[in-house]
Amino acid sequence: MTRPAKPPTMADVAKAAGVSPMTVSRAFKRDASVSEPTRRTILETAERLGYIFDSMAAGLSSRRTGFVAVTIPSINNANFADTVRGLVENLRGTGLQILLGYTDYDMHEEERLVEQFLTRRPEAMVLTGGKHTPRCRHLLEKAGIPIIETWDLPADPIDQVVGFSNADAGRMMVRHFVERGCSRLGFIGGDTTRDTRGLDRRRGFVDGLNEAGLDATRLVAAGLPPVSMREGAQALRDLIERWPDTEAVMCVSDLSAFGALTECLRMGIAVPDRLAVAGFGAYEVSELSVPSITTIDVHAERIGAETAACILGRLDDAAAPGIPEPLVPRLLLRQSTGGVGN
Amino acid sequence: MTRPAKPPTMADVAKAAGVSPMTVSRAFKRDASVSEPTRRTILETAERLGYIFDSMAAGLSSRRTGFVAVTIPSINNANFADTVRGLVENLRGTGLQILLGYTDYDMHEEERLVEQFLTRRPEAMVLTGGKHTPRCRHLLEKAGIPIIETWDLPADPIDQVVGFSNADAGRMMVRHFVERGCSRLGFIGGDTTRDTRGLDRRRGFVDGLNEAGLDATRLVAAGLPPVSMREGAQALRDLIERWPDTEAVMCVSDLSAFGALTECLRMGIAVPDRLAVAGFGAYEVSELSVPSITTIDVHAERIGAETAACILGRLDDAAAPGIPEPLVPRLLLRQSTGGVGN
DNA sequence: TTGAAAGCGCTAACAC
DNA sequence: GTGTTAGCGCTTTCAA
Repeated sequence: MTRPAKPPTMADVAKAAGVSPMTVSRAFKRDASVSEPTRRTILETAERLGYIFDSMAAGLSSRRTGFVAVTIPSINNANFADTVRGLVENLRGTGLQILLGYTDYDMHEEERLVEQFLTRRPEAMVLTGGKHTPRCRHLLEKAGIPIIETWDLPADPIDQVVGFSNADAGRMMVRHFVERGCSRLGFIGGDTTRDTRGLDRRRGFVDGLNEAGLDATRLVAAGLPPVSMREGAQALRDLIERWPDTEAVMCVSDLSAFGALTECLRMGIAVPDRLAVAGFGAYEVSELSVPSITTIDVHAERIGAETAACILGRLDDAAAPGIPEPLVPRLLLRQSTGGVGN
Repeated sequence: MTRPAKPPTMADVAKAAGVSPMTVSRAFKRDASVSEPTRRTILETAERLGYIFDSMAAGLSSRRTGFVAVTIPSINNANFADTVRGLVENLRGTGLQILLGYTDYDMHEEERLVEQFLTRRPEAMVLTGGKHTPRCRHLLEKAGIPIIETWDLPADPIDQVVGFSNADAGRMMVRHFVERGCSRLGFIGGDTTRDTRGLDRRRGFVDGLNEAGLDATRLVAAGLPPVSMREGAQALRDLIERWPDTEAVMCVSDLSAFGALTECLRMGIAVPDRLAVAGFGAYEVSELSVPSITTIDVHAERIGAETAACILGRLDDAAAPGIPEPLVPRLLLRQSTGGVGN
């Protein structure tokens, strides 16, 4: 950590290379028109001087910061991580860089984050979910950049949406349980207004029950998000204590489903024979677990990939947005609800 | 997404509020000396005009960007996520913002990322691990900012270190197995040079075996990082096929340990009676799994917290670094190696 | 293909 | 407590 007198600037490189700063600037761009020998000289000089390009100054001048701001509810969630990976991978080589922040499933934290991000002048903004504080929504609407809401299908989108119906996922699971011959169905998680996607799944589940004429009261609150394995285990105890004859339960995510499943093992409840257990999100643990856990794959990485495509489309050509098709969640039948094989 | 003619700048706010731009600038700082009425007027005017502070321009001028660049090997790893969380939580309210990137366990990707991050003029840089390409190291050394290497104890640190000995963790587990009466011990994972921390754990494990005069050949490569549950399951099959009489196995992480454990269940291998299984990292799954998995807690979140403390200390006062004490990994005894209880 | 001039939006440093 | 001046390091724009 040697602090040299003063880090060299473009002007220093220009002087050392015997050209104007403008030529140096061009040499650092891909397409700019600089003769090949000149460019080489400049890049060599820059390297020799230890010059480091200043993106911040460049952004101030060009009004292109190269930032894409992204908010996710939790940094410790494989689903959102997959989405971010899909995004990053598809933005690679475009000069666009992610500015990542997490909201802890809190709209007010999201607002704070969005406001902070906007001061960085991002070129686009990606949000998880479609529920925001009024002020946050207002800020986003007048930000003048592409806004992409993901992981949801908001009734009144701000701009573009790359998502799927969480309610459909809940309904899909009811159908699966009913086909399997279960009629006393429970749901774990999704009780608070913080995790609106979890709430939507539960809503769809309840709707499905009502449509099938089944009891829709076996709903267990699993605490504040993030609802994980521990909460799933506790919630299963609550469920069984309250409604011992429950035949099947959907959990708001595979993590809580795994917790519930392990609690069944500890309590001596046979899965799926006495109780079928399903999750959501196609986490790795649902596949490896013994028994393996029936779940719903929401193509988390594809959400990221399509979001990247949206952004690139909009930045290249500020044309009409065009809402992409909603993604369709897919049921993965596994042992925990009577599926065969592994 | 309405794009107004031109977003207002500080000068616009100044004009509208009847003060100079400098006063507006001060009104947006915490400590600056502005009279309370003036400040209120200015903030109200700013809000009314929809003014958004430009951190990039501010950074260019003040040479304080407020960025802390952080590289982690994988974005989908609860351990690193915990470290990032510890970092973010302890940086909150300081005006410092994380610039997060992941390297995919690849030094060259790390170099690319570091170079890209440096163009953003971060005020500090946090790295996972202590192994870098020569060029990367060179860039970091002359960056003139605090550099913190984490999750490791490099022999030749660049600047500051917040880490622990991965080798000790491996040795610690050998000791545990030996105390439990096992002598035919295997290790899964950590074979490639990509995950140097995993390699160090294996090295410590092998050293421990040699010190105890035990066979140190039962090492199974689990493929390229990230080594997760699937790889752990496959590796366990390989291990048992090759050395059927193995009594205990340490896995490079809890994820591979869980995969190995579930494979034991599928293969009808009793854990821990016929084979003891241990992991590393204190992931949630190791606690909930049935049987629960013996592991090593490395205080991932504390690594982040202490890193934040380092950074704040250095930025406030560019005094001598002072290497913090290494953290001490802690063994969590669970059922999978004969621990009692849950 | 290259250069000169003029700023991008903000703040340091100094006045008053 | 507030204003003035002069940049921060780069790119836009226009000219050569």
